[in-house]
Amino acid sequence: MLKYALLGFLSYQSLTGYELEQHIRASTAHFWHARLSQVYMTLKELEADGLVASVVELQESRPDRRVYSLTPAGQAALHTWLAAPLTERSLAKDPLLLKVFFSAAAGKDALLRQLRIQLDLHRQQRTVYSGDLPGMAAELVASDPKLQVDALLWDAVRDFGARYEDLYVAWLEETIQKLERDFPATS
Amino acid sequence: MLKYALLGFLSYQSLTGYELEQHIRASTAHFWHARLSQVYMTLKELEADGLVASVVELQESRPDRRVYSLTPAGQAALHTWLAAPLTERSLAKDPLLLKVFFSAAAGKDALLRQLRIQLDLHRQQRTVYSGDLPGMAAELVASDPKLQVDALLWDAVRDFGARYEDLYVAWLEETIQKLERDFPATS
DNA sequence: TACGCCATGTAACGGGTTACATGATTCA
DNA sequence: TGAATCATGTAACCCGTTACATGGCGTA
Repeated sequence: MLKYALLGFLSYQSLTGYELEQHIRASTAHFWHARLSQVYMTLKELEADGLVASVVELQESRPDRRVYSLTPAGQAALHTWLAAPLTERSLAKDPLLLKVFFSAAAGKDALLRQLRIQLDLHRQQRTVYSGDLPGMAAELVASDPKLQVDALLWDAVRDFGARYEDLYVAWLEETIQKLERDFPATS
Repeated sequence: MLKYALLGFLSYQSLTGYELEQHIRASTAHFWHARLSQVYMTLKELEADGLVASVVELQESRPDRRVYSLTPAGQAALHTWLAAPLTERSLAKDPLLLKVFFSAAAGKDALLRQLRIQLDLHRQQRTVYSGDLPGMAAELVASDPKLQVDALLWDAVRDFGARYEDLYVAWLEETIQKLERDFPATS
């Protein structure tokens, strides 16, 4: 799956592994992420499959860069993937919810501590979406009007992320309240 | 992580691998799932680590069952895990959002087809939560009042799932409308 | 002086999926 | 007659994480 994310970014411009990881972190991280080491490995596999090609750019006073670009075969693979319909829901895995599910045995205090930490984290993440991300897309469109549709989709996906954090924050707040009221104090 | 889910279920009662998979499917599937084969493998590892123990029950006219139960060491491992606070957000991976992100090149029709399929799936999933799941928890509590707190948490987690599907459905509906309006027809 | 950024990678390991293999019973 | 349920497992593979290894430049 990461393969396609990389092909997707490379369909806009040629990039190094390092830059690809930064793009991921800046835009898709809330629904798809990867470690740098995995990005490098995956690029190597893509090149072995002929879907990308690389050129080394020598730099003085900085490490050399290996710049990857999409081959015609890569372009084709990307389009094939985009055209193939997903006929199932995406299945989520959330360690926090798993833990909460079994936390009756953990005791009231431990569970509430847990949830308050998460509340902090999700409140923080929510601000990421209200920041200048919408503006970033707008700028790109201004610089290249061909990207108008692309920006529309980037925005839609970013909006999903914002709503997801809203949901998470609201659920945590309400669950904390409910537990303060109804979870008997650990004796 | 699946390890702890299994320990968690076994802390209520002894179960076979087959039954454990059914429990997962019935209660935690929307935030943690596993294939049967993985359940069997993981149980074997847990037994090797001394966290569970198994007894074979011979059955006539049905395959024999291997029934697993929690050992004291398993109980301890579960409690240690429950007590350890999660200090990071759970990171999501959603293939649909990834695809949407890059779908400008896919064309209006292909994308809308895609989103409508997902809308069906998520509307269907939403009905799962409005079904008799809350009742199920209530019944268990009636049969054993000690499980009152447990049921409270099961309910909270189920509620998260319901809200998540609500969010997904709303986002899909609005995104489809937006695209019908603003995505120029593929020529 | 030490931390963060730029920039690349390898190796060991862990977790999870898919496919394969078996076989009786019950219900439509 | 064929599909679903009960019931167990193995083997190959794939994807991803963690830890290791290197090293110069800019800045606080």
